[in-house]
Amino acid sequence: MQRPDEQKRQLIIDTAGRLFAAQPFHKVRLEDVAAAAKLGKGTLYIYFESKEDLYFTLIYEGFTKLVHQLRDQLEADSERPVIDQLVRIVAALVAFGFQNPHLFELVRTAGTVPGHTDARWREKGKELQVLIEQTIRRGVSRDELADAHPELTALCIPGMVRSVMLFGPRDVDEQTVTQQIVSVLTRGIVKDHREVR
Amino acid sequence: MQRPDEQKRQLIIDTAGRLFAAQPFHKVRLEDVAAAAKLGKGTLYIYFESKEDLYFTLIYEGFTKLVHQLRDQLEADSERPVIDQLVRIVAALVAFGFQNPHLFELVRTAGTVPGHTDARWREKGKELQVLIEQTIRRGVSRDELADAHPELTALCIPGMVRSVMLFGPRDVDEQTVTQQIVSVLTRGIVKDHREVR
Amino acid sequence: MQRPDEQKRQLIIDTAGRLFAAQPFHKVRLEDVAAAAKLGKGTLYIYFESKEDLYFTLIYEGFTKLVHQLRDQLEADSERPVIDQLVRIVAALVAFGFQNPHLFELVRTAGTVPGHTDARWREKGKELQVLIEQTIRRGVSRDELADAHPELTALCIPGMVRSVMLFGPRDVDEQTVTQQIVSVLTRGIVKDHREVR
Amino acid sequence: MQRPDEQKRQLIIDTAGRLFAAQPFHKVRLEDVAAAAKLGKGTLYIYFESKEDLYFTLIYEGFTKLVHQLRDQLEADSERPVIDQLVRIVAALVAFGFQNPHLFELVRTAGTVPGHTDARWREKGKELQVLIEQTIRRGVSRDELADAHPELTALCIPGMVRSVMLFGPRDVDEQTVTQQIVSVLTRGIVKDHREVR
DNA sequence: CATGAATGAGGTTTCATTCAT
DNA sequence: TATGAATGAAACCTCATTCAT
Repeated sequence: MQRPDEQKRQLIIDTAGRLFAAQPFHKVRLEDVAAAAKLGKGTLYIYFESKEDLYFTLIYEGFTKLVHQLRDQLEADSERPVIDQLVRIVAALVAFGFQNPHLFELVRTAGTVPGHTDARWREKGKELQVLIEQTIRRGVSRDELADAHPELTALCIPGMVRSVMLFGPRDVDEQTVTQQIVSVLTRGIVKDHREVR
Repeated sequence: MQRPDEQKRQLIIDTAGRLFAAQPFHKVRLEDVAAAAKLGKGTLYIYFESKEDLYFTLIYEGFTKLVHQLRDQLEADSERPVIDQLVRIVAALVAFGFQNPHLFELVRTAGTVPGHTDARWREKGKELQVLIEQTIRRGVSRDELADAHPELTALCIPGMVRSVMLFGPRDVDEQTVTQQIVSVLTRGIVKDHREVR
Repeated sequence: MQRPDEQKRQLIIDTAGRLFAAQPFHKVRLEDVAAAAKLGKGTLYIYFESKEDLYFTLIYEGFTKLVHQLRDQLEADSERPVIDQLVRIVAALVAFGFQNPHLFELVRTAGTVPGHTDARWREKGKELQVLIEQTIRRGVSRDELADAHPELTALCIPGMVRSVMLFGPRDVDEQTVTQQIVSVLTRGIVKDHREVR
Repeated sequence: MQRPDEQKRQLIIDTAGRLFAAQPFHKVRLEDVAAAAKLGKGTLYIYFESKEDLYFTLIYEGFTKLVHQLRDQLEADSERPVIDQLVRIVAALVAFGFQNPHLFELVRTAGTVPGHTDARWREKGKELQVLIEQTIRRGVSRDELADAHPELTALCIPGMVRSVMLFGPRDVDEQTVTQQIVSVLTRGIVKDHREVR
């Protein structure tokens, strides 16, 4: 209760995350965030410069965590077949979505944040994309994958996860989602590939 | 639909669409919309009940147009191979994205709309999903496709389109995007399918 | 009640002037100004950019009026003895003080006003000073006055008026004040001038 | 007067004086005062009851010092010609202004101070006025001066000093200012006094 | 005594909405 | 129908003050 407290910072971020996910930005009142965190309104401003800064940080740090998790896993699996790595990626994205259901809501809602001006956060998104893209390229060079546009596929993957997380049935389980996306991603949905043009 | 001046109504919707796509909801001031449309602020209230109503209508009508386009095409193609229909779907989604770049930004930004309360527009989203899902199921029953969870795949498709549209390189062309997504969707990216578990 | 109204602008300025004179800047709430002018809070922001803008404008326009009044009178009197012109100056300053008792309170309270940034308003003060200074110099060149530092005397005159206005007895009349200041200014208070070193 | 640490108290007063002179009351944050004095915010509250108390004390003590200085000098000079005493007064005021450039800014900026309610400090201002007034009256009764309204002249003198201090050229020296004001005060600026009505 | 994190009342400002013209 | 001046509720944010350490 005396030194600026990392724990309190997290408390604010988590609380805000919950509220921002439930309502759009402009409907969330900082007063409510403070109340939900059982803190004074002013306290928020000790840890964050503004409502937008809080919002931005929230998303940014969530994203950073995701990218880190992913990178760690990929490094651990670097020797295994690329397909296994793809499974890992999808599984990680899905797991992250299940653990941080808010973040998928928030991502891309953002807008211009004066201070850190968008840049840093787009950058983080790029990192994720590149991570996936490189994995695919590695697969291609190892002759395990065939992909004419890995940079586009790299975008498709989180897109699929996001859609399913946000709009999918409430009761799907993590495994089903992962398997289905991996399935589409790896072999597609056409039954007999000779028929594909 | 028979408003005093249908043309003016469209002008407002288009103008608002541009502004809402460029900035998050709470940063767009009705005053700016009015100015950009060269209308008086009050005029907006002749055509729309409130800011949220304008916003909602904007997305809703955009979505409706998309679903209509799609439905028409699918009906026309109903006799052709399902794979062709999938191509159509993806192409239509991508084309729509290129024509209404705003709408993909907007979808899901919304949140609770007091008046007509989300319902109508979620409903429209559902329609799209169902349209795709049924196409897939038809493919499965015709033995052209194999898909354990068509309802999830139906979500994945717009998800892929959205991601590529929003985050993809500025200069990709419509055809490349369509082909790539179709490619992933149909055959996946694994080279030798015998290796897939 | 429909076009931005010069009359309403004046109403706001006058009302604000009354309140700002009665209390220091930070104790005057815009809400009170609005209420006193029987206007909505927001209306103030149609006519002024901010509280400080209102405050600044208030002083600036008051000062401008003073300088104009003075300039006009001096031009009309340009042929008369300079001493008469000095009387005019003092009389005008005193009259202004009696008519706008607030302004003397306000002048110099200001501070940095972001928009018009002080500059314009210091400039106006300078104009007043120069006006007086030139009158004195004219008197010197006509051999009517003797003054080693007209630029300092030019500052002394408003200084005297201000002090008397602000701290003098509540019941002094305009004429007495004017005469006394003119008297000090012209002949000083030493009885027998041969005794002055 | 016997505070825990008289030195620290002075440090606060001096620091605050600097800041309050540079900006209007409401723009000076106690946080800044504390930082500038290299003290904790809380410490200020050990020595002063409130922001207004600090502000008030600042002006009050400054003024008290001035009045004391003046009174001492006048007592020492009581036998000398009144004109010399006037010179002393002006010189003391000017010297004070050069030493405490802030205070002239502050005087009259104040406003209502809830606690000790203005009274004590207006009182101090009155003391100064009376001190000067009595000197003039003494001069009149000794037949050295002629002044119809010593109480007004007593106000004029600090008024002149203030104006010149605040608005005069940055590079005037103490002596020039003193001489000029004394000059105006004693013999006025009219060259040939027979022309004065 | 000294500190600075915490607080929350209260101020400025914004902006959706109204309504007289 | 069209307008945009007027409104005032409501939100963000500040900062004097408190108090646990």
